[in-house]
Amino acid sequence: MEWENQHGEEEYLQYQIQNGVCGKVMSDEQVEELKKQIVAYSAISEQLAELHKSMSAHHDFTGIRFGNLYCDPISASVGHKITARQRWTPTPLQLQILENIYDQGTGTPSKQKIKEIASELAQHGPISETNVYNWFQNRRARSKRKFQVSTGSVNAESEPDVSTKEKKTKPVGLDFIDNFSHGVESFYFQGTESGIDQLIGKEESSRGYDPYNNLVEQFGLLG
Amino acid sequence: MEWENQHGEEEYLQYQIQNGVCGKVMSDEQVEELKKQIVAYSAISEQLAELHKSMSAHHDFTGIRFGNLYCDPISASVGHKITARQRWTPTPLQLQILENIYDQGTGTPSKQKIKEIASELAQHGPISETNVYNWFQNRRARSKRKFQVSTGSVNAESEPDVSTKEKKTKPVGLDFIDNFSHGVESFYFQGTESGIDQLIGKEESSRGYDPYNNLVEQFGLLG
DNA sequence: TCTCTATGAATGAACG
DNA sequence: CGTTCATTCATAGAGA
Repeated sequence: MEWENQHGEEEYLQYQIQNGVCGKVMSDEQVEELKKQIVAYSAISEQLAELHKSMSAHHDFTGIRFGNLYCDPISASVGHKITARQRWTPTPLQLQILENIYDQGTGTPSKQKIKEIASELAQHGPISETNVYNWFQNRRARSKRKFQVSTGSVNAESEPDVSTKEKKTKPVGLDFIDNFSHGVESFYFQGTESGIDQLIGKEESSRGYDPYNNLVEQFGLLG
Repeated sequence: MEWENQHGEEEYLQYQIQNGVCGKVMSDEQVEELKKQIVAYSAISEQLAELHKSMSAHHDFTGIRFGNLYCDPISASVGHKITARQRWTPTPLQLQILENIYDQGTGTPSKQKIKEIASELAQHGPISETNVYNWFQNRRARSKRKFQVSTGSVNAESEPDVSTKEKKTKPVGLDFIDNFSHGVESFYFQGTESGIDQLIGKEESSRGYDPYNNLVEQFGLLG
C-alpha cells in the first residue's frame, strides 16, 4: 500500500509545539494506517516464528543456516559479495545481541566480557574480540554525537531538518519514520532489532531482561 | 500483536486540538517505543526471511508446513514495499559554497565550523550538519582516492593498491574465519544488511532500497 | 524503463 | 576516547 505516497510525507506528521511540549501529530487516518501495518507485521512475524519453531524441532537449522550463509554467501546473500570482504560485518543476530548488551547499560565491556561476548557471537558468524571491542567503541562514540542540534531545525522548505542523527537515519529523510524520530532524539534503528531467537524463546545469552523483549511481548508475538 | 490492547489506544495516543486541528499527539517516549516496535518487526522479519531463504536452498525443509505459514505471508506482502527514502542533494549554490570552503584548504571543519557552514547553507536549501559533515568526509576521501588512482599503477585490478589495503585489512580473521576461509580469503557472509526482498529473491522492486535504514520500507512490506 | 555513474550516507577500523 | 580514514551500500540523476 502506498501509504506515504497517498498521504504525503509532509502531511503525515507535524511538529506541534504547545506549552513548550513538542510532540508528533497524526491524523486519525494516519494512526489507523499505522496500526494496520503494525498488526500486519505482527501477524506475519508470528507465523514466521511458528515456522522457525517447528523447524528447529526437527533440526538444528541454525547451523545449516549459518553454514549456508557463511560458506555459500553467493547464493545466500546479496549475490555480488563473492569478493573477499575486508572487514567484519555483523550478522543481524550478532547485531541484535550486541545491541542488547549495549542497552543493558553495562558500560564498557571489560576484557573478559568481550571475550565472552565474542565467543558467543562466534556461534552466529565470524567475529573476533577486536570486532566486538571496536563495535562498542563506535557504538558509544556515535551514540554520543547525537547532540549537536542547535535549534537549527527551523528551515522550512519541504525538507525538514531532521537534525543530526548519528547513524541510521538520514537527515533529509522523507519517510514517515524519519519524521517520527523527532529531531532531537535520534533513534538507532539497529539498536532495537529483535531476533528470532528471542521470539522463539531459543536459548540465548543476553537474555534475562531487555527492553526489546518487552516490546515483543507487547506485540504478543511470543505468546 | 495486541498493541492497542496492551497499552490502550487512548492512552497511547491522545487527541490534541490546537488551532482547529485535530490529531493525535505522541510523546517522544511513545514515539520511541513505537519505533522500537516497528524496528523489532522489521528485524525479525528480515531474519526470518533469511532463514526461509536458506531453507529453500535445502529443500529438505521445504516440505514441512511453511509453504503455508511462511511463504504465503511474505511473498504475498513483499510486493508492497514502499520506497521512499530520499537523500540530501546539495543545491548548486550549496555545492558552490562547499567547494569554496573546501578549496580554502582548511582541512576538517571542526564541529563548530560545520555548524556555521550548515546554518549558512541552510539559507539556500534544506541541509543538516550531518550533511555537511558527510560532504566533507566524502569530498576528502574521494579526492584522495582520485589522486591515488591517477598516480598509481597502470593497471589497478590484479592487486589494487596494496599499500592502502594492507593496513586496513588486519583483524578480521579469527579462528572462526581462518577455519572457514583457509586463510586464503576471508570471505564471509555480508548480506546481513539485505532486506527481505533481496533475501527472498524478490527481484521486481524497481530499485534498491535501504533495508536497515528505512523502517517504513520494511514496515511497508507487509502493509 | 533500464543501466551507469556520481555521490550521500553508514560503519568497521585506525589514529592521536 | 574522540576523530578521522577507508570501504561499501544505496540512490538520485543522466544517458540510452
